[in-house]
Amino acid sequence: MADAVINELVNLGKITDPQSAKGRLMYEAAHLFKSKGYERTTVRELAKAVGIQSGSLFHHFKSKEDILLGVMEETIIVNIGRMNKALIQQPDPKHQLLSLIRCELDSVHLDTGEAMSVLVSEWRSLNEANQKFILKLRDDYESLWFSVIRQGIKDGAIQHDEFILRRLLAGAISWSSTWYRPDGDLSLDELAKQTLMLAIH
Amino acid sequence: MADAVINELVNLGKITDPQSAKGRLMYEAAHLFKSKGYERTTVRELAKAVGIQSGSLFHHFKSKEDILLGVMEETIIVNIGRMNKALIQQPDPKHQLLSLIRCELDSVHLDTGEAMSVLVSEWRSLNEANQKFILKLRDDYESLWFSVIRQGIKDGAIQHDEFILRRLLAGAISWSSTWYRPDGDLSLDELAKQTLMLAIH
DNA sequence: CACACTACCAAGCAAGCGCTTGGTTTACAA
DNA sequence: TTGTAAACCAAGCGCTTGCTTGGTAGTGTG
Repeated sequence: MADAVINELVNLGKITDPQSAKGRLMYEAAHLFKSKGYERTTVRELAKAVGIQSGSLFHHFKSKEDILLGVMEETIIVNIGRMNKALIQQPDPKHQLLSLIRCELDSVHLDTGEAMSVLVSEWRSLNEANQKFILKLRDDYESLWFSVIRQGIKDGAIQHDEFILRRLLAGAISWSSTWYRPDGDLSLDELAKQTLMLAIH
Repeated sequence: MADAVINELVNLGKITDPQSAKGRLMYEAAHLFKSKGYERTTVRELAKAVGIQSGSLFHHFKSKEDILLGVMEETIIVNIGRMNKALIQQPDPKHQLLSLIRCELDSVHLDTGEAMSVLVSEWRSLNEANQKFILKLRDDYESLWFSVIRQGIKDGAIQHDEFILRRLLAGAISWSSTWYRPDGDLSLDELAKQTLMLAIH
């Protein structure tokens, strides 16, 4: 099985089956939105990538923005699931932080996780109501980070303000989508380690 | 005088006078590109912000992309000038790094520097030739960072790999455009200090 | 005064955009 | 076998986009 977390969430009905037509559409959308941006991706292009007519997209989604919204929503849900799983397996705060960093790096660089950098960069393309909706989901996501960082501060391992540190780390990690090459010399493990060094020396 | 570096560069003919019609146009463009993105900004909107007809824009620039290119080019030139000035005034590597961080933060958040976050986020909207042109300018900019970071490593104040550290810092700083509010409780000085703490404890 | 030049306007073109419509195919259950 | 719903196609509508065109007002120069 490719990904236990995804399978579980599909079975719970929380996300779309990646094997389904709609799921594959969202996968292609995430890929295109990441590589050339939401605005520059046309519905005709996306339809061609999926192998259908452009009009047929609107059988699955009521608008182009709705596709973006779906991609973002499911990405966050998957990532919350992955992070929760990683935290349970690792009790030490320092290693927990490393796990979160690694999870977020994965979500930016691996498989369907291309959607994560879409989430991060295509924010403004959503209307106000949709921004609020995604923001609510993001709060759940961020609270996982804060709980770990707070513990690090309590232990004396972290000297930063918790909010500022999280935001600086979020920037450092998401920005890696612009320069990191998975086929290069630098492994994601090594990058995660160096990123952890920003917070804990 | 508003900014000695800008005045000097204008006199050297390296950048457009911000007071001129073309200069004001670029200022408005930077503002709009930052707040709503390059693709979502229309020439009609930009023209309205400047107070002229949309067609008149093309008297000053041969295309919309040319406006973006101009904004990016001049932003880098101004920033190189500012960073050079700051480095000369400050011999200690640790304080030099703080100065560079502060310069980049300024360029992301202050005055015409809104263009910096455009530079960072609207990258993909340039065609290949223009991307190469801007990349060349960025190399000059980045080499200033590397010279300071290398000195920090030599002194033992920095443990990171120089390239990775610079990229992590670049992400942390540029990302601040998405969350930092100049009118909030956190000062840019304090943010610069906390950002420096990522590299040097 | 004539000339040239810059800065702009008013109008609109061609292309591309998101999206709609009406109809057809396919899958499966009753 | 018939009914129903999902998945998709073919065509194109209405609108917005970046940009062009032909002309004009204002300013300085010889």
